[in-house]
Amino acid sequence: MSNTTIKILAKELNLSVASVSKALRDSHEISKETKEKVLALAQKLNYVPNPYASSLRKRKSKTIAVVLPEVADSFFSLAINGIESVAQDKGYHVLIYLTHESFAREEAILNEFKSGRVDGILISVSDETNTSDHIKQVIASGKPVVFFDRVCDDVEAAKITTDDMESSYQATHHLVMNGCRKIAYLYTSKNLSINDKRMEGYKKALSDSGLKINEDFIVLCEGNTAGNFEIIRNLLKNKNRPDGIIACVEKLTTPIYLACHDLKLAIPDKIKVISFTNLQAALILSPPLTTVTQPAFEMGKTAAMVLFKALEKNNYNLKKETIVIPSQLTIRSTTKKDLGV
Amino acid sequence: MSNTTIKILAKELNLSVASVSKALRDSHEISKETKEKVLALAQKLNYVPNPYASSLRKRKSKTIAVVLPEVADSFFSLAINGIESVAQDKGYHVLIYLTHESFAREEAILNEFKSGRVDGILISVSDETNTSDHIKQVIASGKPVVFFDRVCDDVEAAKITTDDMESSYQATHHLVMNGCRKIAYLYTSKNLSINDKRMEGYKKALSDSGLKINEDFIVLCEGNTAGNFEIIRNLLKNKNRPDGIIACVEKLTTPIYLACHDLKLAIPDKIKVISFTNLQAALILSPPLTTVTQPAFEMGKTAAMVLFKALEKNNYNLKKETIVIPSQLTIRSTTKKDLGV
DNA sequence: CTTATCAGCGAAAACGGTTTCGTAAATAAA
DNA sequence: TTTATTTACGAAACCGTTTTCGCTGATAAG
Repeated sequence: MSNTTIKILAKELNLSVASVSKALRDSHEISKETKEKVLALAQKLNYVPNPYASSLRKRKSKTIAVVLPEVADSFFSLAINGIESVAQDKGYHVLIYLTHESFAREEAILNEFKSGRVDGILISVSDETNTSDHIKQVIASGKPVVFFDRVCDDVEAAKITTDDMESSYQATHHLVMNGCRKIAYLYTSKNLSINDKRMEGYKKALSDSGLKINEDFIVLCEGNTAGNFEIIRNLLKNKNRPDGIIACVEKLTTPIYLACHDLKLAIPDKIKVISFTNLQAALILSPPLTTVTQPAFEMGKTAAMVLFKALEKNNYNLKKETIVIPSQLTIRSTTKKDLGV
Repeated sequence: MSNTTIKILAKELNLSVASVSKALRDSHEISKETKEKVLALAQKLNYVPNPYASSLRKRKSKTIAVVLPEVADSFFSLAINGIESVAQDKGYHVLIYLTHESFAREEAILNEFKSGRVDGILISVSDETNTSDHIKQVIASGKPVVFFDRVCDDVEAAKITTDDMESSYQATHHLVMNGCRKIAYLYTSKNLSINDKRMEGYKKALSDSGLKINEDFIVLCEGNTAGNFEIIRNLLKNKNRPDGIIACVEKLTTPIYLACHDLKLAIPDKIKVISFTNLQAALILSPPLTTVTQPAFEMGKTAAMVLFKALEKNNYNLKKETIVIPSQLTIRSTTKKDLGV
């Protein structure tokens, strides 16, 4: 119950609150002896400064916000670890907000940030987000914003992404090199720029290989595994089915495996699979999954570091910084070349 | 940049700050017309109240803390979703802190909570935690604390757990029923009560089945997958190797599969495996993994709900509440009974 | 010896809300 | 008409800290 305040310390020591405050902040205006006395009593009474009083006065909250679609995905789990590690290092606190892929929520959350609650924002936008006024407003209110992974192209702010286009190109190319001619591309959102880029890489790789793009093989999936299972199953039970699949979202992996198993389509003999995922379990799947893994932890970490650069210096024009951290294609059994074609 | 304050609204409307404040909070002391005027201007100037000023005066932060070991695990990812969903519902903000399994960090983090930064705490303790003074002090300072999953037995507070003992008993029993006689138990921490309970269930199931407990089969693993691979490999390459494994932590799954594969030990023919995990990918592993899945989302959600019950009423003695949400044993191929023994 | 400098501290004004209490006018009760 | 009550608002204290500025006494410089 004992909420020790500076006032209490001051009274106890026959000092003014001003002096106590300065002593605690190790000001040169205070003599060594008084500082020691103050520190000792603070220790003894277990004094913990009220952060909100301090924030109010200093107009700094020592807090950042992380707004994410969800933490279901292993990408965001790892990203949070990266972010938190540097925040804790810098003595900052991190507020977490989930949009659940809803633009309305994202808007409401961002609107709050115009107050002084946070000093800066790390955001990966929802897949419903196709306008960005809410973000621009926050930036206009003076808060630095750093995008990571899912960005808004039309907002001028720091952006930490991975090489979505290139890695998708490589993945597609890898399938082509291993014999695929009819490659399907599975995705879950029309809005995300990240998706545009991956699809662009996919299409470009096909074109560069002289393969034509079949729009029937570009299929939009949805939220739940059961529904996706049906969608994928329908795609694969077709006579003219694809001989390769690229899943650009982690959660599509399970329904793909299930659908192939259900249809008795052997991976990789009948169909080859690549998934964008950070699941460690990829290498113990049956068969082990060829993956494009994003540098999730690194992305979170550098996003946070860029944000802190903006927070620590008053040099706000650092904000146009754009960092691309490459993803990695890890080749395993699901894309193994057929020996006897 | 425009940080609209109540003072600005007041001046603009020729009202006192008191009246504006009351109007915004829809006080009965203010006439309908003035309220409308105030609301309109607030809207127009995009007024967002400063939360810290409000927190300072009201001595409420509308913020809770969630302190976790890590979010690497899918359990905690799901739990965060559960927590955040109810917090957002109640209009609360959630600060997230990771201890990285370090007691020192946990202590430092908890110590901060004696200030008014948060109104309540949700915690799953680090595996180094074997004293609980830091938690008791926070409770003594008047903040409600709710444990979830990993609890401190000697602290009087609300606790949301799963039936670790029973589910472990069932898992072990399931292995016994399917023919295992030499069952190994793999764990990663000596301290956690959650682990004691799981081990207790394991031992009890063995005893009840008339099997003797072999201490060599109770093996302590560590943090990284590579090291665990070696440990498990050593266990399994033994002449007198186990014919069943229970992994009480998700991250042990991968090294188990790898070690078995490396030693060409067929699962489930040569060795059967059960893992405590929430990985959705369990059903597409090779072979599909029998799991004990914890109700992660539910646990997070009810932990938050219990906390809010304490926050909303002044009835603090609700705090001795203990809720156990059962885990689920999902039987898949890794424990399939041998047909021809 | 006089004046500038400096070390060490305190008074008080912020920061932006909330809340208590008082008060004037309007209305209702007597 | 007088008194009581209600309505609608304002003044000011307050939450706990930070920060500016001023003050005193001591020391250094001239």
